[in-house]
Amino acid sequence: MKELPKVYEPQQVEKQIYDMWVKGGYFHAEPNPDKKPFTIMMPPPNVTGQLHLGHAFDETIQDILVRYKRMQGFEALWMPGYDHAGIATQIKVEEKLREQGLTRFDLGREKFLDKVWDWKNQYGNRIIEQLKTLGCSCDWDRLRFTMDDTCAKAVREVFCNLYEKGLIYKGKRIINWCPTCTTALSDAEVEYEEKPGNLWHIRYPIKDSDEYIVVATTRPETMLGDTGVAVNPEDERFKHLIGKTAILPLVGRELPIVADEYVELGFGTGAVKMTPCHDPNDFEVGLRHNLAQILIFDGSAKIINGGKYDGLDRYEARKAIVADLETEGYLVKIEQHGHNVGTCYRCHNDVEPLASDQWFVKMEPLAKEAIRVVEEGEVKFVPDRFSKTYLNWMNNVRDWCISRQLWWGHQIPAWYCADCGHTTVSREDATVCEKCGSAHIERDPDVLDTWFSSALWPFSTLGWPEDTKELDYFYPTDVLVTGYDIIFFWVARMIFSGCEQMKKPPFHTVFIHGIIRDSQGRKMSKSLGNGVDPIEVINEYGADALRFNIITGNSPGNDMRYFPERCEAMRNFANKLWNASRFVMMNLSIEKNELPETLALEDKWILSKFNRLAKEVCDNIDSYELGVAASKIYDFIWDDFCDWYIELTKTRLYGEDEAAKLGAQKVLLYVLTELLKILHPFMPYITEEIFQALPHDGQVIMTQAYPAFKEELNFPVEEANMEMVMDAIKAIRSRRAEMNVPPSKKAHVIVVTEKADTFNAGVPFIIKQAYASSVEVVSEVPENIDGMVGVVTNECKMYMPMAELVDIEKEKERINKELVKAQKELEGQTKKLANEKFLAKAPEAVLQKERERLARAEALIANLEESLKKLG
RNA sequence: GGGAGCAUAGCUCAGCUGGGAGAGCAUCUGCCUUACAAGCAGAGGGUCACAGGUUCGAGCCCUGUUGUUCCCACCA
Repeated sequence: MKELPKVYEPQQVEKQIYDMWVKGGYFHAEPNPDKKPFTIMMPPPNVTGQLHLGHAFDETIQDILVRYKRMQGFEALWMPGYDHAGIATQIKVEEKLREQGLTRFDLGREKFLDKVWDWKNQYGNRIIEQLKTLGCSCDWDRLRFTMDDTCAKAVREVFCNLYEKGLIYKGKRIINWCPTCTTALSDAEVEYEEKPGNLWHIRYPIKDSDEYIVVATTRPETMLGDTGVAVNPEDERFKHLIGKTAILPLVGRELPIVADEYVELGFGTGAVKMTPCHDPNDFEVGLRHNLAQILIFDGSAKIINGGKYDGLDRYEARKAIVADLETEGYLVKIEQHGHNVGTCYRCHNDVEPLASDQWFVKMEPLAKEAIRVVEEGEVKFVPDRFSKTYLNWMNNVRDWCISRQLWWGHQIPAWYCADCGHTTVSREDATVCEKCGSAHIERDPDVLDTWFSSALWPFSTLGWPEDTKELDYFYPTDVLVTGYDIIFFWVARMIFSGCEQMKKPPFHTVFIHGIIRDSQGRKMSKSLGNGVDPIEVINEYGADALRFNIITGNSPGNDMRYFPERCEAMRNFANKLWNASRFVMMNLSIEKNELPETLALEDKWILSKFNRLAKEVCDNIDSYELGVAASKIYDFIWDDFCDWYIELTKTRLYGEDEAAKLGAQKVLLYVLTELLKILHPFMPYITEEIFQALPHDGQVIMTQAYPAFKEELNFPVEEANMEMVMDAIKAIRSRRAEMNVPPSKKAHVIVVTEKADTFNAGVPFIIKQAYASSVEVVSEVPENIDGMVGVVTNECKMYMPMAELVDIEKEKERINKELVKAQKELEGQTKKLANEKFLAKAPEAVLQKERERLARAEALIANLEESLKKLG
């Protein structure tokens, strides 16, 4: 047994403990027919990312679940990995190039990709190392990357598979274009922000007439792409104009005036300019009425096909066009009008809707099964309300734009034939056109949406499309843990991908958590500079304290605020456990962890209480109430074990009875060890460190059996008896504190009770914990108790000769106050028990309780009145 | 426009299927009691947002109101 320092210093132990675990191979999982599998796929963090508190939260939850299941005897696999994060990573490398005055085009695709791989190799390990400091028990032997060969093969297989089924197609649609990242985005990648704006009313003259029609727009610059004007067919104001032609101001283009239901009566001017290439609705209307398509933005949102405005960026163009409209008298009025603007979720610049040729996944057939598995409970969301979020999205999902105009990512396996125009989609790199055999083919330069590869994560990491033993054993996985912010990006896509490719959903439970905000409730962000670096927190307080901080005090699915002070409290808790362990070790003369043959009252009390704790904690974890489980363990260790049980054992440990001394040691060691085990998933480091210092079986705590309810350690009677004595002790302490009696001033205590046996067994505790000089247990109130201080609990009355310390007036006041309270209680109980409906309908157990309360109140009142009488 | 969350002690939050309002921090009082002052013992502090309803009984269930946060859709 090694000597433990007085204060727990996590910095000294965490690294060594982690290395020991890794060296021992305890994180590794293998298909094992003798065990049931339990699998969690880690949401792969961005390869160039750094650990933030959100990760810490997410990973801590997963680590708790995995460690718990591992201790329960499951073959527990926590599959780690990282994501190539197409846009994010490419932007970073491009930024670096820009510092050298270069763009990716200067290097060319191949050299640029070399640079990105260099970057990945340089920074990819950083977040992995950070995950390790947090204590994550991932199977690092299986570390995967969304761009590695296995994943690439899976991506290729799925793409071809869906293409062959007609579920992937290429087509011209309005997509979201980020002019800064110069790529298409999916709908999910657009974040809408409410921004102030205007509604410009513009007069469009009618050809060969003095009339004009006024349109309203929030984007006047898009008029350069107008190819029509639409009105509602029922709108009396414009019926006579349908079929006529309007003239586009500044440009002079002729615009057919068409009737379409899409135009809402009563909004704006009732007439809408149609810009088919830059608005999804206009695009649809344009198709219905054969309107021309004129693209007016290039990839950087600079004007093209716009005559004299060519080359201006979209904001400059707006100013110029509004000014010109004004000058030429076309501007009728400007109205203030706030509206939602779509922004890129990566760079937060405004996205530009524009018509473009892109690859899409046809969602409707895939969504059908993905909806069914959730509706029928094959996949459950925790908390359940998120299944509504999911279903709502899935029911309205539109086709998924999966092509990105980037270089970093999985390049689309499609080759275009220059001779016959055929598209060859192939699992192997194509060299000739599959239709005409021409070698004049060129590969699509675009790559796939990063989330396309993440969607396959639950099976691609296990070796799919190969038929591996891992896939067979670990798929489907069990629980997916993630924040509500990526349900659409990732969870939804994993579910339909798993259903489609594997014919089984990828997991049975999706455990959704909230996000961690700063102490003022704001989102943590780089721009606010309010982020908290978990590594710094770990360095200061230890990983265990950080883990405990973020796992307690929040409920599933809800956001939480981060307070550094709470880390301090949790560090104090770790230190408390540390010192309790030191105490146990200092008093230990045994080398084997076993319970003694005879158990004392207090032993049975703590064992019985622990037994219930074990049951409750397992129940809580099984229902994903990790915070509740953690705080129950916290309370038990601090209150029951440290503040009570350890104190209670001191009478035996410091006594003369060798057998009793040994008994106390054994129970202390046993309970402490069980507490370490039950706490281990939450605070892995300190529990392992202490476990190693204690006499123990097995190599490490992390593979010990998790505590469970044991019938033979269930002692409800002794538990209740012990608590009677504890109540008595608490009552005396409270009275003494009120009278400001220092612990050094001991007093004789007379206990009047019908439970003499119980209280006799408790005498040593009353002496030590309630500062008694001696204790006398009797069944009748003695004659000469005048001038003594009385204390009442549910099971006994106690008297102490300390009347000289009492301020009579203050005491009267106190008793009167208590009397009022008791009488109120009595009144309430009497009324309750006189209620016939209550008597008829409430369950017997409740009635019993209420009757006891009534009796107690009566007894208390009698006592208080008696005391009051004595005071005169 | 649709949907969801939240509203409980000074602060931040728990409170699981309805049965005597809890924790951490903060405050106050007393203790260096041989594991721990990062500690021990005690105390104060709440109309559980508001208004109705269901029930013998509501912080919890139902309806509505207010405030607040978020998600989705989107009207040019």
